[in-house]
Amino acid sequence: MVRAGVTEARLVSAAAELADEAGLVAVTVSALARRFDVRPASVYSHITGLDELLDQTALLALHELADRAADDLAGKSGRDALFAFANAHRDYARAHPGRWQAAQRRLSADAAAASDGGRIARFARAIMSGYGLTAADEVHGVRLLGSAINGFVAIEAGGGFDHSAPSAAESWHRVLDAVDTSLRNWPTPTE
Amino acid sequence: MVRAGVTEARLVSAAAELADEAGLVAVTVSALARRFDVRPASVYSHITGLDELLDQTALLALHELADRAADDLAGKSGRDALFAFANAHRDYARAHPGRWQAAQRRLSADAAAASDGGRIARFARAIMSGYGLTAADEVHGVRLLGSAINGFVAIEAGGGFDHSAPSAAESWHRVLDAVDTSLRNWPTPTE
DNA sequence: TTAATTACCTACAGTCTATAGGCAATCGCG
DNA sequence: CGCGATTGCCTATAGACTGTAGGTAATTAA
Repeated sequence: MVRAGVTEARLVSAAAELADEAGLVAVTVSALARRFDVRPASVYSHITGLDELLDQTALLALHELADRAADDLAGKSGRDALFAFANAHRDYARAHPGRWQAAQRRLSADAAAASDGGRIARFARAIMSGYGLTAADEVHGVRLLGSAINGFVAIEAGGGFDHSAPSAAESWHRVLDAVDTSLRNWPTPTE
Repeated sequence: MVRAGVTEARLVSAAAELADEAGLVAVTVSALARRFDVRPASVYSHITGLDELLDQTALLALHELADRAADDLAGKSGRDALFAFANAHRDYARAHPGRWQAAQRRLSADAAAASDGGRIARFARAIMSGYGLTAADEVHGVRLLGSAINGFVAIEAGGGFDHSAPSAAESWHRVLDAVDTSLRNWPTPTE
């Protein structure tokens, strides 16, 4: 009997591939078992359950995304950094839609703490420092940027821009310009 | 034998309630059958399948959301309209998380055309006209607003703001201020 | 080389979607 | 009012999924 060589790491990586190919919903224990030519029950020797495996896939995605953002941000600040950071996100989501979906999972508090989400948040914070916001306003700026990126990418992935001109790519650029504008003219709170 | 009185409309409305109570994933044919005290197979006499039922639920949500936005927008323009429109979305998502989730479903082209999504888009467009953007820029403004709203609401719903100060409510206000600022200082395209 | 561990197995229980075919309650027509 | 057509719900069944229990064979370590 030749062993299939299933490990948790290989399962997570297969889950990520499968998610990118066929969507997160296609990632099932059964599908992974088929991919490794093994019975579903055998998969449970390596993971505690599907949920935990998907959490691991989310962590993988956040790690890869943080790495790419770090690369793209190197040596940049201000508007350049803003665009690089945002593009790293959109590019990753387009190249790895299933991983991106996984990264949207609501993680437990400790899973979130152990993830690279904090690293990504620090990048965003560093970008804000180039705009001269107060420390208190930086977090709002981070949230504006995060909302714009996540919202745009989600709508684009959902085909929301498909049936109206102009192209999503063009709007993406203009949306980032708008975010840059608001950061450079950061409004004081209204009452 | 007393009849349970299952109809498609009642199923859709039960699906919406169930989604709000327990999440969209909890909406199953079996769960609905239990709620109507009927066998799962009987549900299929009224719907073609789960997918179509969830699509109907999405249409319901979009319709309700458009109605609320219309109410809240009445008589407003400019910044007031922007805030009313955005708040209508966030309030609806918070009050009806399952319906909101359903509304994020990728709809078929004709389902999308038959939905109230177009009505909502026209509201957004009307708001832009208060900012004096060119017709070509209005669509980018609509997409900025849509991205910010959807992104913020998604992150908030996913608990992304839970473990850092300040409150999501405060940032929401500041994010909308920022969007308003960028619309009032709408940047011309870079290169 | 044998004992412990690990990788995978079969078998099973319980959940879900969906279809086929049947009986009975109700509706509509003469 | 009565009878046929329709419709509402049924049982039975198939196939996919998650997850558990308990067993056997392959590998590793003493």
